[in-house]
Amino acid sequence: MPMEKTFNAAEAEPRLYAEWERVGAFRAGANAKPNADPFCIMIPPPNVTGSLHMGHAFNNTLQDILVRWHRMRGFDTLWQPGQDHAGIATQMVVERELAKSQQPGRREMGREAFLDKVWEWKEQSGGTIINQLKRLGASCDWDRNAFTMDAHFQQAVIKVFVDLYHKGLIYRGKRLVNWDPHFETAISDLEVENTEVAGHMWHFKYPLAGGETYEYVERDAEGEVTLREVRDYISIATTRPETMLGDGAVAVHPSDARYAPIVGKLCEIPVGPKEHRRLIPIITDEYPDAAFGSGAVKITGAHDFNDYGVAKRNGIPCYRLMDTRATLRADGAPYAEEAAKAQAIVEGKAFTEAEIDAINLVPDAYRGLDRFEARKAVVADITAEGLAVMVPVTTPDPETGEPVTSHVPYVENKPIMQPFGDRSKVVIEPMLTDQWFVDTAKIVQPAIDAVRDGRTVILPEQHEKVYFHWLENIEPWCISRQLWWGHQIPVWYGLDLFQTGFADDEGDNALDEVEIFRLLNEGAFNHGDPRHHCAADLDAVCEAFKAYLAALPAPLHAARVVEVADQHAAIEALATCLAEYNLSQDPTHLVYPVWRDPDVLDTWFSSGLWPIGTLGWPTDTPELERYFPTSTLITGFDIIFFWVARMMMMQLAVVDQVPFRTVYVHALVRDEKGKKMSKSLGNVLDPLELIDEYGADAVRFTVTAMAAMGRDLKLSTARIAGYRNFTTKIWNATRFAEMNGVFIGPRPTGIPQPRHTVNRWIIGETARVREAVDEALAGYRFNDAANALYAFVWGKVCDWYVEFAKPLFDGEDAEETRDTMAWVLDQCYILCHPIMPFLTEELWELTAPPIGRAKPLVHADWPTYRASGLLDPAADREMTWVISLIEEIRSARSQMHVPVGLRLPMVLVEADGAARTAWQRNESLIQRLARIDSLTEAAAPKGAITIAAEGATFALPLDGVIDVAEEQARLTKALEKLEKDLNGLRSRLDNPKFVASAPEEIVEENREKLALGDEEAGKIRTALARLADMG
RNA sequence: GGGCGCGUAGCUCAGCGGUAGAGCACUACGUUGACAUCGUAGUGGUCACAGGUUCGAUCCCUGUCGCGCCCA
Repeated sequence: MPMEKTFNAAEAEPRLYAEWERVGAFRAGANAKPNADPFCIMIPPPNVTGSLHMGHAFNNTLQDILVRWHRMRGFDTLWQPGQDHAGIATQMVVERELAKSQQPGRREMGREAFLDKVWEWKEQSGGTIINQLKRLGASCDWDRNAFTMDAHFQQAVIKVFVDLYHKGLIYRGKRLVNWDPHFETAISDLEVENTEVAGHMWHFKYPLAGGETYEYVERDAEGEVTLREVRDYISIATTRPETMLGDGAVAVHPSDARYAPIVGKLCEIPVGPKEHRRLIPIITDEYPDAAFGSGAVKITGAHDFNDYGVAKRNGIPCYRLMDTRATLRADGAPYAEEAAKAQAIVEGKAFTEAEIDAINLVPDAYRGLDRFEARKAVVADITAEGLAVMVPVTTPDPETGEPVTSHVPYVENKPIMQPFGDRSKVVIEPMLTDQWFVDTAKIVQPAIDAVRDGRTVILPEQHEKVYFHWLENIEPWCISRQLWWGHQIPVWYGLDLFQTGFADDEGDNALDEVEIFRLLNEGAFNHGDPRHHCAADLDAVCEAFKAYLAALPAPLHAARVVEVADQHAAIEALATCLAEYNLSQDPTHLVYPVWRDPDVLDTWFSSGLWPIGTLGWPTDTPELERYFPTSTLITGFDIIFFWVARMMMMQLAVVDQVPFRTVYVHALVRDEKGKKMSKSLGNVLDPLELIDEYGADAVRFTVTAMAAMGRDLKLSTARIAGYRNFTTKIWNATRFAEMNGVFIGPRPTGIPQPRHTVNRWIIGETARVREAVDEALAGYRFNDAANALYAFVWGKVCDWYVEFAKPLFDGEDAEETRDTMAWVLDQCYILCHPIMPFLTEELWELTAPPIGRAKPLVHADWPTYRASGLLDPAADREMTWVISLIEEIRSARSQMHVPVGLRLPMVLVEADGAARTAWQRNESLIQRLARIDSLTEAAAPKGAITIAAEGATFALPLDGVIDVAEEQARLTKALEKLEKDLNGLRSRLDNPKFVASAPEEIVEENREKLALGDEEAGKIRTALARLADMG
């Protein structure tokens, strides 16, 4: 049955993929040669909520190319797939689903029920991206598909946390973190997008305490006084007036002479009830920029990263103003009491961090306000009180038109950088909270060293700089998230009974009523910070707590450790059992309640363990042994920090080995105008739609051909359509071969050894492209591989070889030509397969010899032949001559407007031996392709077009047809161009310095070019002279 | 402000010491034994600008001007 006219991708792709899966073609080690070297790629795990976008399509195409290429070459290959549980994103998706279906929300249903819902959702929808990757043709070992929340993976993550904790590399602390008020969780600074937005800078007066005054002097650059006045205030500029409520100080630069007189004094925060105005000190610090604003900066340590630094350096308290939703706090005592506590601190009273955090300095009137509402209120109140800095503004009177000067609050409109959550899109609030951190400074060095000394190579090289820069300035990594979906932190807390001064007064190993009463009624144990222990599970943690309990007075020392929900439940449980004990005096019911840290780990903490975790660590599995460290990681530059750097740090910290040998960082896929694809811009190309329309192979080939290292892809459907045409081209070349009986009958094994130049030539060209492809892929120059194949298949095989073969099928070389063509097409399928797996596999099967193929193409042996072995220089030279002669004739004919269909006689004017041989051996194909019907040897006839070939001159007699002027113009133009080149060559060769200093082969090459050019120029001049005679 | 990168044909981009290439687009012609998702031929470039190094610079160095991205 003859082949269809085009490849039906939509029909073939699912069928072929299913067959690959059926035979286990992608399994780890499939098609491996004995004792093969391993080759392993870890997929960058897509979010379980994810669906395939162009970035994935690009990223996974490149991975698949490397994997298929290695598998065909007989490596022991593993492409490890999997998904990431994506804490925030998944929780968001499921919460949205619940809301949509009118189900109770997360908080209503509680943690356990909610997590069940998440798992339910995961089972239903979590496989989306897997199927989409299959449509792309990704040859992952799906039997090994991993998930960061798999039981095994969870164990690995928890083990790493516990290990790092016990090594002192993880700690808990109250730190300023990026707080997402929408999700009510901390996020890492990498999850914050800083965007410039229109903002305002307000200027307010902070009155000096006790009405004190000073002389404020401003000078210009020359030191001349420009302003001198007596002030009773210090002027402060701020973009966030609502944070004034939490100010702990005003800071000026130590060198700022303007404020030197008042450093060390107190000033008043000009907001809040007048009778309870707080006083804060004026301090010096290097942070304020004297040239910016007024030069004086208010310090709100709990709500600004720079201020936090100043506060820490100077012992300034950090007052938290907001709750988890970034509304102004409504907890605590009335403002008057709280302000008094803060005042006591200024006056030197010692407070603990927890006590400071408990102070709510939000004036009663502002409590519960949204932060942006609070800002308005603060500004309005200060302005009303006359403490805004005023500036004169002159405007024309609306009636008289006379200029009128009035004073208005000084508010600058200026762009400010504002942090937004990359998922929630709400303004991120720096917030002082208790979080867990990885002490990255302690584990960063091995990750830096590994890249410095080349154990891991990052390509393209420029990304190494980015990597080093980030690691060398590493910040502690906040790994706790106030979410439910994820790996819950393996830390349990228990009440610290000692801290309260609890004791067995009589030392009688029994709690008497007085002692229990103290615990219960004074609730003393409620005040201290809880104790905590870290361990893989509750049993292990109980052991740790038992050591603590042992030191407690009897009978509490033997209390049973039980797990409760939280601190509140713990207090209640302890109270209950003590009360019961008081009645029963039965110590066996005494319990020591502990509760687990409710937070989960940053998703990147778990994906940081992806390489070892998916291979079975901590169990010493054969896979871990075999495939780790992995070979290559292919990823986008946007997650070098998020993921690559963290995998490097964590693998080195946990197993002391680099996770991969090479990191290939690819660029971004943009739209055809170079814009980032985004839903809001509506310029997103959906890879699945593109696959539907053009086929997966076309999409894959397109992104591969555009994958120049370090350069973004500007993708357009026109480009994809172009490469879809390329798939059709291969298809039709095969169809041609099929129609000419190429695939009928037995085929010789091995590389054909034909006699005819054409066949010998194409084999040499095939060897060339095989080397080019291997070299390109080895260097991660995917675009070079794709372009080499495109040029070979279309430009060599289809444009020339197929055309040359046509006459040969009728002659004595028909059989070897069929054999050669079958072999050449096989090589096309094999070499193109990593990039275009579907089309090539289909053709591989369609063109199978009668006895069938030994293996499917996905496992076909990748060739190793070399140009040095297969290329016949004589054939190569000859075919180059033939091709350029045909092109010359075609070009001349076309320019002379010779009708395409007209067959012309040709005259051989002169020729050397090589040219004569070349002609004789290829006469039929030249005649056919150049539309020549005969060749006679004669002097150049009058009125003929001249064709100059290497070593020969031909003429096409066109008496009467040719336009002399046009032919003159054609030849003159050719001569001019040639002369320009020749002049360049001559002047270079005439330069003694060139001959002396340029490499020998370059000089020789130039001489040859000059000689050849001179010969051709001579022929053209002769032809022009003849034309002149005619005129 | 700091860092990284990019300015090459109308467009998208390769090339990165030996005097410029591809694809698309465009123009003309064309159904020749596979392919109109095609064929043949052609038009089109001071390789951003200015200096420098070199026998020779699109390529290396310095500066200028534009444009991106990342980090403050």
